[in-house]
Amino acid sequence: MSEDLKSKEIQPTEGQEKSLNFIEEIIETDLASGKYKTIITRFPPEPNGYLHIGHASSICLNFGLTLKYGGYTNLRFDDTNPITEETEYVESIKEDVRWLGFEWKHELYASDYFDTLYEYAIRLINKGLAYIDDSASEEIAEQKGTPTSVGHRNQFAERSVEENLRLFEAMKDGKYKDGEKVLRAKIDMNSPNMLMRDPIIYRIKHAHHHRTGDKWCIYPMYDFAHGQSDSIENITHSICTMEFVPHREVYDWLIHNLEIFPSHQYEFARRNLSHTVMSKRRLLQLVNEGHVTGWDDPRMPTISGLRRRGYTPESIRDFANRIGIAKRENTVDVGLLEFCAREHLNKAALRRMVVFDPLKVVITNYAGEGETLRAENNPENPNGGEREISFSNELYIEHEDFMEEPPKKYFRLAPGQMVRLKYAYIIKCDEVVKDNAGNIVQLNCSHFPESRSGADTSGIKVKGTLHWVNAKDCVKVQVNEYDRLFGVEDPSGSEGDFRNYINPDSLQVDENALAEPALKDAVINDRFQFLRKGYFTLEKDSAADKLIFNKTVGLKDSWAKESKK
RNA sequence: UGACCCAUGGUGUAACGGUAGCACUACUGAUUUUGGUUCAGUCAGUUAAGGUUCGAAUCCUUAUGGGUCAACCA
Repeated sequence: MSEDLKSKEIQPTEGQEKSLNFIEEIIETDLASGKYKTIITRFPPEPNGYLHIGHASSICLNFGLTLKYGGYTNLRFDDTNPITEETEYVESIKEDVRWLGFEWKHELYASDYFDTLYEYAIRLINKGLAYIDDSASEEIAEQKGTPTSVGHRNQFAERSVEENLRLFEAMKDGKYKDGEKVLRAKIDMNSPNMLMRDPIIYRIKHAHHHRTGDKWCIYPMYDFAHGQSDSIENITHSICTMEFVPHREVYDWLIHNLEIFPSHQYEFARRNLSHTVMSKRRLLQLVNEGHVTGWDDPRMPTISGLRRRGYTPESIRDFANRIGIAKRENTVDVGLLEFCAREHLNKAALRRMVVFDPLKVVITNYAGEGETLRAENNPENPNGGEREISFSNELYIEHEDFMEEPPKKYFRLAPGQMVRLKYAYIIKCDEVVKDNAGNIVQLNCSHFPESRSGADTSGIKVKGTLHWVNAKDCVKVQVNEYDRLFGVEDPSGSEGDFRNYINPDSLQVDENALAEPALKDAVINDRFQFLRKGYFTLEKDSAADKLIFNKTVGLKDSWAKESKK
């Protein structure tokens, strides 16, 4: 990563007092009361998919809290289901967290605690608080009742401690087939909370686990693993999303009856982003059905996708801070994410000139062989330095920067109209050259020698400044312009299938763009602002003889709005 | 016809019984060798009805709206 990008954290609220979110308030209360001396949080992904922008929010929250209040954050993989979890995901998750700029204290796995968890289960059985149930899955579901009617226990709940102990051990020893028996906590079949109706806490799965291999054929359920893992790690504030609110009762019950360290669970509403989908199922569908090229397709809301798209960790952290956390349903406009990208990139990105749809310009009164001009790398950064660019009598400008019959307020080139070429001269369009089909193929212009940038004595004032490249040394590059993947705000909540709302123009490839030669030196993670176009980064599949750039986000374009009026 | 969670401008988030604020968006204008940036400004909000109180976005009740819960998923 270049030096420019290692800028300090963006402080949107610098100089003001930022009010606390509800979790920070809880933490400050706990710290003030002496309940805890130090704060420990955890980020607990299940390694069965790639992380997305919603996870980024959670990561920033959990790590941000311990950075702010002291303490540390663990990375704990919630790997209690061997069927769906893979090492590949573990690696991508670690890469994403690191890329976002956070360091975990311990890399842990729920599977690290399988022995302890097994002991905990025995502890529960000994207290008469857990039993082996031989019922089939459907029977158990049926006996649980419904949200509006209570459940009832079956005869297996009456088994003795000794029998339960013996059966549980047999379960562990692989004496039974998948689904033949389960271990259930004995809580309350009349509870209005379905999760309290004797939840299953251990099930049989003769499956290979990505870490413990074939050591176990019984695996704890989420409810019997998560809270205990928190407790084992002395997590003080266990933060999760709102759908786990009903689980808190189980979480607390288990901690209380196991008599272990009392971690506490706090819930916030997951952040939804407009114009995209976030569920693992839908994301997977997009990948599998080829609507995108992979999990890291630049149009995906995954962290790897955003990274490939050119988003910086700083911009994503800034985004997470700005949207904050709360308990209510929300849909954050993707426009805010884009704003955060521009905000950082404006300060960090090197300015370069690239013409996407070239139109040849010949400077008819330019006599010399050519000359070298100075161009600043970033007007927002005084230390950004300059580069040299070459000028000659043959240039290319953007086709859309010329109109034969311009509307009012069109500040660009038109017959008889003058514009400045950025870092160079003011030119005037004298003649339009067309081919037989009537297409404009060339502009003959004259320049004003005394109007050179930095030494302008011409006194001419122009309204427009254009980017351009020198025909003599420009390089052909490919540009991938990405737009929102979905045309509607909430594809999942809209009528019919979410795939109906896929934006057919979410990717526009331009293989014939012309770039100034400095771009030949671009490397991965470089960020550029292509003047008047937007922010771009080098695509990972780019090669020396075929440079490819991905558009991160466009510049604000008030002319686009104006011209639509 | 249950339980639980939630409700502040278009969006996100503050105000902790005492002036409804901030950011994004949108719109004006100024500056500008990027129609970018920057700067100044404008529009715009407490779901509803009762109650408590000198005073309610905040506390209470009810209604309404939204979300979650009946996986051997997490």
